[in-house]
Amino acid sequence: MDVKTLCLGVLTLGEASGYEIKKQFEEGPFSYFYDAGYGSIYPALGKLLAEGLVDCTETAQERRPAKKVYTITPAGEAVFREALHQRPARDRIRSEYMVMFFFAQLLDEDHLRSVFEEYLTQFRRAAEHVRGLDSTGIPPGRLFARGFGRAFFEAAARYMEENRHLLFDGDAEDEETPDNEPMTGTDR
Amino acid sequence: MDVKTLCLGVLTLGEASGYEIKKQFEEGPFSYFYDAGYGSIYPALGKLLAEGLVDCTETAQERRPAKKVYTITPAGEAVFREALHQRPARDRIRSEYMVMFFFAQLLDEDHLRSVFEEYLTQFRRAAEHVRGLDSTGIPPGRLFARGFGRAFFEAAARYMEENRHLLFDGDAEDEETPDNEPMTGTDR
DNA sequence: ATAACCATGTAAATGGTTACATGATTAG
DNA sequence: CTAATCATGTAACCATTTACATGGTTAT
Repeated sequence: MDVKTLCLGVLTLGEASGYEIKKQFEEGPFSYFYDAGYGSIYPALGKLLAEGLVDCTETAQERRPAKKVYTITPAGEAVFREALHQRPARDRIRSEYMVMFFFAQLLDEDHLRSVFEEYLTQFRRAAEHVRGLDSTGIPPGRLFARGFGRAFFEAAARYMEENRHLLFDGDAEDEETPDNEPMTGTDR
Repeated sequence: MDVKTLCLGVLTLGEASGYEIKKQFEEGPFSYFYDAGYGSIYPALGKLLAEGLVDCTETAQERRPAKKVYTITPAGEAVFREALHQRPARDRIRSEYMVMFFFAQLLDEDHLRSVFEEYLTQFRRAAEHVRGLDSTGIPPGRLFARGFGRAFFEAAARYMEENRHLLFDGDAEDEETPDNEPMTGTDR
């Protein structure tokens, strides 16, 4: 699924500018499972416009570039619906953080430690962010996706907290369960 | 982090052919956080060889293409170590499955159901696979990464089992907790 | 017999990132 | 006064995917 199709999806939720679409990918509801930058969004919108799958209303603004608000057309909706009915490709994950943990033995302890803390903080913040969201009036599919994100962020943060001893022998946290198997957080 | 660097990483674990490296990405320890196909692995190995970062021993085999076994050189190890000390890029996730759940309302129930079952089965199988692995003699970094994978697969499967009612109103599973907020599996 | 697995590789096409280019406004 | 945010876009570059090309072996 390319950025073009994803933009179409974002636009089914309501009109938006390229700038606003980017925000939905980086902070909004899509941030849990997709991302895209300006360099792919703007050209995608251009192509969608040329194909008649979106409309564009240019709002002139003083001392700013004209704001271009895009709306999906019925043709665009049909194309998006069709795309949704393809068989999904398998998930693609690329985590350089995990590569670093995997090869922990080759890293300076300082570097490992800062990478670890940064990653854990990311998950904590993301979990907290989702927890703070209001669920009223959100369609169930979106709630499901959001909850999945939350479950992942919480499981990740919890796993990291409980298994940091695998990477840092020094800090023997106050552990109730001094196992030698990594814990999963679900089987206690 | 490109496939070239990742191949170097795989080779720090021991010699391997392109074919074997691919398997490590799709079934082996790297499958939780990276993937790569032949089309990127073979050219990557070619470049690494040209740069002197790996050596290659060609073993002629009867009625088969010669098997090329690659070994990392000291220069290759140094390059990989340096790459590990860069700041990691943020995780990149692309899940078409989640896109489909997010837009569940636009899908045929049949399609949604088959996509859902397929995804859940993937997580169950992956979790079971990790559970079956032997941990003896595995360096802690790898155990940490493996455990993270397991925690994720289990949290994902659990979340899907407990929140399927959000996508399929009909099947009200035997729920002990008839909440209206999606559950995360950690807060009961 | 059929599918899956072993085994390597190339070329074209796709798609996305990064850097460049520009510049006002607002909040700290 | 500095950083962040608003706001759009292009072009060169890079990496990866997909399709093609080949063919024997092993398990069902």
